[in-house]
Amino acid sequence: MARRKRESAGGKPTIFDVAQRAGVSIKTVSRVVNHEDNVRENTRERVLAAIADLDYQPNAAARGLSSKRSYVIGLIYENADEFSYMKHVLDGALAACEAQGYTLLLRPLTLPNDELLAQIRTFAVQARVDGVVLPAPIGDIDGVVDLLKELDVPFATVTPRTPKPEGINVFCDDAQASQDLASYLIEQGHNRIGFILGHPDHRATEQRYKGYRQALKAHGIGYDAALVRKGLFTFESGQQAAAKLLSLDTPPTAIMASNDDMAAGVSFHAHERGLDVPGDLSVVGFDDTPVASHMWPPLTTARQPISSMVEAAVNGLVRQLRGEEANLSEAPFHCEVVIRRSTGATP
Amino acid sequence: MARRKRESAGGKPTIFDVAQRAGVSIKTVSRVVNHEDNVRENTRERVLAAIADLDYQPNAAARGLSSKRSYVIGLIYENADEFSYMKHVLDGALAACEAQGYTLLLRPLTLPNDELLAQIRTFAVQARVDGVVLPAPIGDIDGVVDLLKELDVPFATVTPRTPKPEGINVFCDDAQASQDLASYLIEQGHNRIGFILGHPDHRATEQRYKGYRQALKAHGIGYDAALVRKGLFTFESGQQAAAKLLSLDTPPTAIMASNDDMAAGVSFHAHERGLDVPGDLSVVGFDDTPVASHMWPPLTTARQPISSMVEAAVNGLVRQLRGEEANLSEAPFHCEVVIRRSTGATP
DNA sequence: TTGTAGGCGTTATCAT
DNA sequence: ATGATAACGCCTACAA
Repeated sequence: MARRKRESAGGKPTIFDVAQRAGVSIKTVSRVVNHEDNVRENTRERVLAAIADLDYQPNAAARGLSSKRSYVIGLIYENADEFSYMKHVLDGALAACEAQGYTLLLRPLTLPNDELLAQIRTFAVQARVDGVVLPAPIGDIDGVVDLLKELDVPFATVTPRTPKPEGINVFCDDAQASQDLASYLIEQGHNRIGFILGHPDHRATEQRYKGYRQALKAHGIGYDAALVRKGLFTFESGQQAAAKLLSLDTPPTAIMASNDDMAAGVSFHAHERGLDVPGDLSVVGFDDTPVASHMWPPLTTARQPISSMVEAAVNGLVRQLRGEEANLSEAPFHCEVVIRRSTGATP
Repeated sequence: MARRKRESAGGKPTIFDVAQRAGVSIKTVSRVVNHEDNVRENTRERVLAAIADLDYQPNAAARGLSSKRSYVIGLIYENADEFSYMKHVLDGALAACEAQGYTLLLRPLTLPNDELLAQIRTFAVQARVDGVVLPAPIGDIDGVVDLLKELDVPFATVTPRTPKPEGINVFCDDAQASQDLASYLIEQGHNRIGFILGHPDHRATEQRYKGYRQALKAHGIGYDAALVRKGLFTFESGQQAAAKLLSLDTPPTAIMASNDDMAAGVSFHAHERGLDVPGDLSVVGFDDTPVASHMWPPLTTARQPISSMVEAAVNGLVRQLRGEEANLSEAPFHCEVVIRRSTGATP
């Protein structure tokens, strides 16, 4: 006995209802819904009309069960207190997923974390994601990319390019922006510029440092290792580094921090010390997080197009999942320098 | 001809594999997996052992297709620039969903928004979510709750309790915390305390204002309408309100803002004006966002247990979906007051 | 270009 | 307490 074709039973319309209404088979409806070829334009329109009439929505569960794909993309991220970077990541990922018909599944992780790889393995396997996006610093961590390759889970990283890029990678010109910021300070007359490195596990840390060195070199300023301090991208590490730098016999007249949080720490420490910013000390950050524009004085910094980068990553991933060319531009995304009062601008 | 039982074919183990291994029928496995009754303890253990051996994970798509439930909970939120509140919401929602075996689906919305109800309707229907969580201010908006009731989509709100509570509602003692903050200022010797209201569409706005009024009353300080200004929870609105308040003939010696962003705006404006905080002006915020501890001087504020509240909301929702009693405590969650330097503390 | 048959892995129904 | 079997709605073959 033939399968019942689910006469309009009051529930949500199914592919059978659409097929019946359009006078075609369910396969044809399926073709239209999935943008497959081999459907006459005329037929396609009839089907689309039926879909619109019935307000038909494909059932994701049925589709997933049959196709063995989940239409879910996983987003693995570091769940740090400072979340403004992740907010932009989320915005970009959600926008791209929505546009592509995918669902985003979040997987926050705490760093540092000895069980990181095990957790990622569990997530990638149990959640049955079709692919995974790895924003910095997750994609920077040793073994993560290798693990996903081993598990055969497609992935896209958003982080400065590695020497031997694997899979889909989206990145921006951190180093250039950093060089621009340093050059700006030099042009303001500074020649003793402190630099606070970021967390060593973030690849951006090297890039931003590189830009600083390049600016010094381009302007013929000698490098002084005493002016470079380690940091961890946290407010507190910025405070501590500033304390060291400002205690030097010849303290710097400007400090570049590798991100805004540390720059806020620098500014905070300068205030505690009774110094005026920018009168006694210019301060520069990186990322243009909300604190940069809300602190006093507001912070000169650089803005990455994070949302766009993540969107590009998701789009590339989805194209790959569809068997198309990932087709990513090889050029880095561009960072924008934002000049504010912490370096003397008086808007 | 009987359906093939999917001999271990190399793919992921299915319920048939587990049944075979445990020597029971698939229905029994299903019972164990879903914590149903009518399974002998002995049998249950055999099944659990088989599940562990095979590392079996139920297929969500198949389960969803069959049960007509999606095991997805939607989170509808305002996608504002200031995201620290939402970060805690996310943390709580993800934790609860993970614990309950649900998936979280995000739906950011932009406010204000004329198409809000239409967007929510589309989301609730198309996404086939089993239930929806509405953190403030979404649950505060007229018609949202009514719409979900009309659509018959279970929901939980996280926002100050309404006079006639509907569905699941989780809230905290904003008003009490606000009163505590104001009392603290009064005890510090302030008797002209400016107050900046929050966005009128947030129910918390009333609560925080109420606490301010109560503190004045409790200390026998007369109410002066000139000391109360409207705000929108934004940094800029805080700046503007501060400008008005500090231009009064007899300006306040302390300003309470209904959130940290506005308080940051107040502090910022005070600096622009050459005033010392807290020397010339004490400043108080609400929410204990990251900026509160990173700005100079750090901000006295109050901290809501947002993650816990959202966790409770999701847990209540899931219990309702399971047909159990929502079983929510009727007591509000407690806010903690955090004293910092912006009101004269010198830690 | 279009259609038919057969599963995908689970839950639900109704026996036993 | 346990099991056989029919949906669930769609996609992937393979036909026509």
